[in-house]
Amino acid sequence: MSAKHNQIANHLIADILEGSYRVGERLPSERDLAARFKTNRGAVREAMKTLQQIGLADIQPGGARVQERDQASLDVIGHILNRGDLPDREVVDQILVVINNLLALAAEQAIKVATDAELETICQATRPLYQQQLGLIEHGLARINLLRCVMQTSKNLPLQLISKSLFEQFAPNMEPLADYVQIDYATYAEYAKKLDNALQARNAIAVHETFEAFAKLNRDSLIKAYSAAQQHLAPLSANQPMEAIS
Amino acid sequence: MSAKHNQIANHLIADILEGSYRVGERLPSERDLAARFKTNRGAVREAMKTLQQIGLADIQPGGARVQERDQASLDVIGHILNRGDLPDREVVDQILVVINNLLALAAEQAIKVATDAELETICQATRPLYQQQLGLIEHGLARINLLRCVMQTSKNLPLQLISKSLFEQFAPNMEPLADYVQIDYATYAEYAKKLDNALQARNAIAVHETFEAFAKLNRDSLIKAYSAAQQHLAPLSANQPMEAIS
DNA sequence: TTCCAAGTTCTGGTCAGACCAATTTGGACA
DNA sequence: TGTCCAAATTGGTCTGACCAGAACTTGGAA
Repeated sequence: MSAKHNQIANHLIADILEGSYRVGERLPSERDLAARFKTNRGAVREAMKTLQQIGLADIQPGGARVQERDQASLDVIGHILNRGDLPDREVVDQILVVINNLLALAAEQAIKVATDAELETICQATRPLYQQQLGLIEHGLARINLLRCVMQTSKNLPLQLISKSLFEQFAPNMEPLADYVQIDYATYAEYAKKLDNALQARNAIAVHETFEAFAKLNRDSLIKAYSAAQQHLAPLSANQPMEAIS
Repeated sequence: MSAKHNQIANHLIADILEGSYRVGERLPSERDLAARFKTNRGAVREAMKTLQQIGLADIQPGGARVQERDQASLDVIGHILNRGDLPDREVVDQILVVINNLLALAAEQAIKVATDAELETICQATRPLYQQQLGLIEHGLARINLLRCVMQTSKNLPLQLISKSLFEQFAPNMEPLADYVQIDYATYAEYAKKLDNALQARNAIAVHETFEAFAKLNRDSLIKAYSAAQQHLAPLSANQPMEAIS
């Protein structure tokens, strides 16, 4: 499906994150990799450039070396989450902490700088969450839309870019958990209404508290989803003890 | 100095940020650009890949198109700050808001998860700021070291990556302002001591307040620096009314 | 035996030219 | 006027070659 250089890049990224290469160790040369993957050097070269962009490899004349994970770019997150049957729970927790914090900050900024009309667009985004009966998917979309509105209204470019990057790497990798997520619609509705009121009153403290409450809700939901998913996957992994070999 | 494809990329990035190309508009073809910059297509191609990575261009078979700035990657920030004599003040302000918020979050996390020994390493990083007489440069390094320590001790990978990326784009572009920055060493020392105590007591609220105070200090310092810099640059721009033409 | 310097090999960086597949474009046709 | 098809254009891929600098090997000097 995807281009050859992407396959190579993903393979190498997986290898590095797996620990197949020690930090600081030299990766095989582009010519070696080209032979190993039975392709031309150009494709390997493009793959290596991807690795460098992600920050997992430091390419220099003389050889490419593996870099520390915490020296990488924010773009590694997606690849880290992508490993294994379920995304790494600890990293997911950390992302939730960060996203929630950024969201609260964005709301704080929005209250500070937005016009009444702009604030109203956020409030409108809260309404579906407590005025309508939403399905699982619609509820998710409404939440995402609320997030998007808050970020946009904050008018803080770095904040927008960080949230976008983080979210775009986060969301698709939560797919394996989606089937196990139970949403507490009632509590969500309650908080959404509180948020609506707090925003209209430009009450920064109340808004902040509401986002804290949302965060706790999401966190609990996630914990339950992990438990459910792990129970379902445990017997499966007994029938399929080995990963796909090819 | 830098490679040819980097020159091309920087040129194109500057053009796009300058507004020479409208959003959605098609960029010249790789072959056109190659002819225009008097180089081969490979170099242009690498440059275009950089643009795509930064998120300023959407490259597809049929043509590359300019993307919205807020659809870009976090890596645009550095390029945005790089334009003009002084970095864009509004964006700098926004970055300070975000960095300070992330720093406070990191400290909060550190208090929550770190061992006493780990917390102590942060405290040690605060000491030079109030126990020693530091020069301008040493003071800056000490502040950076404190930031690094807090981030590391938070043990939150996304948080570390975001801060690193943001800071690495931010710091070098503040260079033009460096000569105009006045540091209030006494107040810094006072806050640093408070931070030290608050950390040792694991008093999250006090820590948060201290970081707020630091933020205010940095913000004031920056405002003054901008004023001073603009006064110095104003007469210069009268002698050099036009930007470099070539 | 140790250490350093010169030479060789290997590495990534760059370049040129060609072909392919998808898109875009423009004109012919209904 | 609208539709459709073919030609031109675009990015994507591949090949093969050469270069400058890094890394390694080897030999000799201390």
